[in-house]
Amino acid sequence: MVRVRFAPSPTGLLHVGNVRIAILNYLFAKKNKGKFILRLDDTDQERSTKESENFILEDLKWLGIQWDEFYRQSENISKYEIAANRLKSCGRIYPCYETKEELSLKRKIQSTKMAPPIYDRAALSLTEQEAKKMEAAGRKPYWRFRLNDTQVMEWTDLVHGKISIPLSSISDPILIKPDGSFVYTLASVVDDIDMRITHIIRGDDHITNTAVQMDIFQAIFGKYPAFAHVPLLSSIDGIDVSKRYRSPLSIVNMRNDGVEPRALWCILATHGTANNKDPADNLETLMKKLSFEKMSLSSPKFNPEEIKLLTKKIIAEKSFDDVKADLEKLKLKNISQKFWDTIKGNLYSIKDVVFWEEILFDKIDIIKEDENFVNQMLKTLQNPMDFEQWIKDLSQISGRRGKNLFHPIRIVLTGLNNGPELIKVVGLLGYDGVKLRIENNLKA
RNA sequence: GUCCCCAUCGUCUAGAGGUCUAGGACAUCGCCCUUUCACGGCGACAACACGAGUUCGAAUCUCGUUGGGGACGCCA
Repeated sequence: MVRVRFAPSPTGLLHVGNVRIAILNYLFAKKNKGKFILRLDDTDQERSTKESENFILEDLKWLGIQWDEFYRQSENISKYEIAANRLKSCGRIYPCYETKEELSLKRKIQSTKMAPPIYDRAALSLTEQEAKKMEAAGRKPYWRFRLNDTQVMEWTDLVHGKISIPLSSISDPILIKPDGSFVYTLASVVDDIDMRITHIIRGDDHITNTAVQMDIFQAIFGKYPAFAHVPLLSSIDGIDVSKRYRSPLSIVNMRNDGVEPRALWCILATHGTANNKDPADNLETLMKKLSFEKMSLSSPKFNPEEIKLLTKKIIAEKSFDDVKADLEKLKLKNISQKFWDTIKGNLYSIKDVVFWEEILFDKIDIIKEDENFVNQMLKTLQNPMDFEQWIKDLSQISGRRGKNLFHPIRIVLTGLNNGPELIKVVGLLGYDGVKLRIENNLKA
């Protein structure tokens, strides 16, 4: 049974990068008829916030990602204690006393010496007396995992294929902080074992972590799950894809901007693959298309404009019934089937409805048109009006055809260069509306 | 600096030694359709980072260079 987890830390907002990983995990679980587990990695009590947690849950619900199981790391601390004790008893973790300043100094020296920036394990050779002295001086120990530094960690990554990293090139990771709290590196492994995770699907930025965590997996469990490291989205035009706060690419932002969740699914599930981004794709087709093996290995540049474009296409396909509920939320007065059918092809976001409601029912920016022509518009106007007839008459009297004929009408009636089909616009404005706008244009 | 990963049109990519005058999709531009916006149809533009090697033959294999991304936290 496939079991995967999405494990965000509630220290900021979800963004396209995060959510892409969530979607990939979800799709993989569904494809294999497995379980999708949501786990909030909130071991860092100082940074984790309830507010951020709420945003994450709402974002996932908005996307339609349903989790089969839910956990918080802050509720699993007793399990980490058991694991830590086991590691202590077999000597795989050891106490250290260096301060952050001392460590950063060591790193600086190593850097100038061109030596690898690795903890020198000085604490390992501390005598019991020296350790006691430290503690007497008020220093509290924190604990490092002793990596098996003779080993070269090797695994067959679902995306990359063979990856190998010598553990000798990595620092012994700190697992327990001086206050006794546990660091993600340990907590995550313990939970993944406890939750019987079969596949860890995460970003490329975790590759080094994986080497470390595999060693920890081995130490406490004897085996480890399969890994898929997905190349990170890279930015285009200097927009930081993974900025945690106030990112223009945060999901909260997109929700508020009226982005279609399905646009996000189509793009994020297929970006970095040979699959085309098709607005018609649903969960089923995306599931079928998913293949880690076929995923490209270089980090794809991500262009947020694509979201807008796909959103537009998806909205244009929607029926009035599909959007009724969304439209009601916007609290507009003039919502009707006719109105929707008129404007639906011109929306980049469902919120653009507000704009078109104003244009079609309220007021426009008047752009002065050729007075002679506008007078002809008024003269040929009949009540009750017949659009086709009106255009015919107007064409005859003015000698205009095609764009020359329609564009000025569009300008007079909407104040815009483009928009919905004019026959529909006129249908909504009615005789009085059309007449009023023509007169206003003459007055201006 | 140390370690890891990567390199084909503007963007996402196909391509596993000859079928590549390098294919598709999005974007852009043009034409057609519609006496208008859009949709749709057709078409155009546009790429193998560089240098050596291996080979009869290299986008494809090897090495190097350059360039990009990531990791190196008492974050996750």
